[in-house]
Amino acid sequence: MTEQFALESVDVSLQPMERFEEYLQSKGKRVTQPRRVLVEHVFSKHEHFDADALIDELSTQVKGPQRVSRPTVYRTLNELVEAGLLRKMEIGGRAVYEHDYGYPDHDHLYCTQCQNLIEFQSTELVELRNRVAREQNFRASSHRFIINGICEECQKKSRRKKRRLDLI
Amino acid sequence: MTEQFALESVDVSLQPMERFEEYLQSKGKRVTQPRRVLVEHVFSKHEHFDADALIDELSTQVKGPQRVSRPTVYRTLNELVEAGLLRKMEIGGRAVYEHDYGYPDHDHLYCTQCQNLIEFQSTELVELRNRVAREQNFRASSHRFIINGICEECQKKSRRKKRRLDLI
DNA sequence: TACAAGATGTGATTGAGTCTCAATAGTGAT
DNA sequence: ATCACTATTGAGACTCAATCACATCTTGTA
Repeated sequence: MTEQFALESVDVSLQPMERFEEYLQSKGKRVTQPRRVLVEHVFSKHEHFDADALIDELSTQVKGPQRVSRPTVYRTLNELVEAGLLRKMEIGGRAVYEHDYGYPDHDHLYCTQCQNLIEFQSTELVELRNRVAREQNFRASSHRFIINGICEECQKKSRRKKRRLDLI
Repeated sequence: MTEQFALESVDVSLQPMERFEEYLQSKGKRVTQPRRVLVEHVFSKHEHFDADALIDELSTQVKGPQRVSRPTVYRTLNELVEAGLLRKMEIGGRAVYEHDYGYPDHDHLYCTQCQNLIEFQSTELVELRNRVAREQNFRASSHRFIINGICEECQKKSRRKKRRLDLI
């Protein structure tokens, strides 16, 4: 699952793992080898990913000290979400994760054809959200806005395909 | 799962089942007893529901001709979404359905405490969506906007609880 | 009314995610 | 550096939603 790097990243004083260590300490949890491996792996590239991909990369394919078991992958992902390092969203009934720490708030366009996620930012959306919440006396803590459709690439592809068919 | 009836319903010329029959015919599918039972049941009350509730009501608890098996519940729900009679959304990793036919487009506030869905409409949101899509040369077909937080009721409840605790 | 194709139900199966529990490994104190 | 305490891990069993396969039953049609 690739994506467009449309957004600037945000300056942060701590590396993700350092940030995670702070979180772990504040919760009386331990800094372990599997947690380190997973965090380094996840933050080594900026992509949307699902638990399954991680399990493949860290559990199925790997042997030795770099290996992380399936339950631990799930457990650690939850902790990372809890710690604010990752954001979790449900797309097509499947959990997808992305970097949250060191990355600005944003929403997504989801191409139902190639399944790519395109990011965008809109301050207007946040204002709209706050206004709606206020009107309903609702205390908003977060939101999820996903626009479904067909991305530019896939539109071009299907136009090309259509043209080829017209020639037959 | 209850909800607030904040929105007016839209006038439609056909009953849901009639509308579904049209769809079935257009696809060369058949109007069967289980499909009729399920549609009548689903449109007899205006609520958000999940497949599990339906299976309980139509498969687990019922015997005789009104019974609809689990696979058929799932199959028919998909057809109803396909036919535009129901809308499907994923909340907390679980599929939730609501009436689409005869009901205006809207979005939701989701209370993470009582898990109620509150509906609201915003033309502004639709404009925003179209604008974002246009900027990215994206052909938008639908969207999902969910604001997570705590509803008015639950805020009151936790204030009461907090006050009681203060007295101890 | 009979027949071919579509639909249904039973029971098995998949797949994501979680749980249990014995073994292991951080952590803070000595 | 070592110890004791306790959180964490991994293997494998398990749960739950959803789907599949297929023998049997229904529907629309000739």
